[in-house]
Amino acid sequence: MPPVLDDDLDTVFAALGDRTRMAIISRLARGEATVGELAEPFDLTHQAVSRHVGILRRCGLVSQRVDGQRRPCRLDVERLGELAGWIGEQQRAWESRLDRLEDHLAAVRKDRA
Amino acid sequence: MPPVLDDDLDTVFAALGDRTRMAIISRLARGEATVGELAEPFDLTHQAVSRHVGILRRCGLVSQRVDGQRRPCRLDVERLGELAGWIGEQQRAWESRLDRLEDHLAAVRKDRA
DNA sequence: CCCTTGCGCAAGGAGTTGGTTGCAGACGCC
DNA sequence: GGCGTCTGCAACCAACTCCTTGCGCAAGGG
Repeated sequence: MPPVLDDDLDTVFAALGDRTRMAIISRLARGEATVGELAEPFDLTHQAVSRHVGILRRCGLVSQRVDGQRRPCRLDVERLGELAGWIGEQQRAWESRLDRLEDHLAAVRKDRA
Repeated sequence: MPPVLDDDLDTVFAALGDRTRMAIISRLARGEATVGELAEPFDLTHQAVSRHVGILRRCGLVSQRVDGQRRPCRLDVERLGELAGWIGEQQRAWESRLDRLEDHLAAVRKDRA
């Protein structure tokens, strides 16, 4: 099962809509970590963290490689970039709307002159 | 009740973790719209959309002003910017990690010479 | 070969989400 | 004042989320 290639950005947003998973991502941004290492700072069972990692993996934010019995997790920054891209689009759309508004105001001022 | 000022970024991510709400945000990025206008493109009852707007309002992504019996919604881009900021932090942390790795490799190369 | 360690799957239960319908308040028009 | 429109709240229900416990399986160390 591929880690989902569609632009299911909503699943990525949903995955980050949880403090624990946000913290996991922050941790992984500082470097690879095994599931056990990820679980340590939390007051959660191992399996709960394993599940969170599964969710992050399924939405494409995290990948895992196999190293003996360990399964180090790695952040997929590209996926984060897609999120940032979507947000940027909205911001740009909003700003271009403001531009249009300014154009309009400029036109009005010119008209009045 | 203030629209929440904390950095509850997880609530913002959670709010965007829904296609309908992503679409609403996209719509609002193109300009103000009333709840009725927002509801139109969806195959949903009016109240369902009203609820989605409430969620977006509570997490600080959307604000509403009163215009007679209408309640035009406005995107709060600044809040979007906070999201983008968090994502950017993670990306930078990741990249600086790569930098450190490169430094390490450089040190190794130097050592070998 | 056994035992421990690291990890994931399955089942079950409390809580939350997202939908609906029904009702009520505020405004505009006649 | 009386009526239709725009909107939000309350109640209810199906579906999902997140946690836990229990089990299974593969890898390494004695």
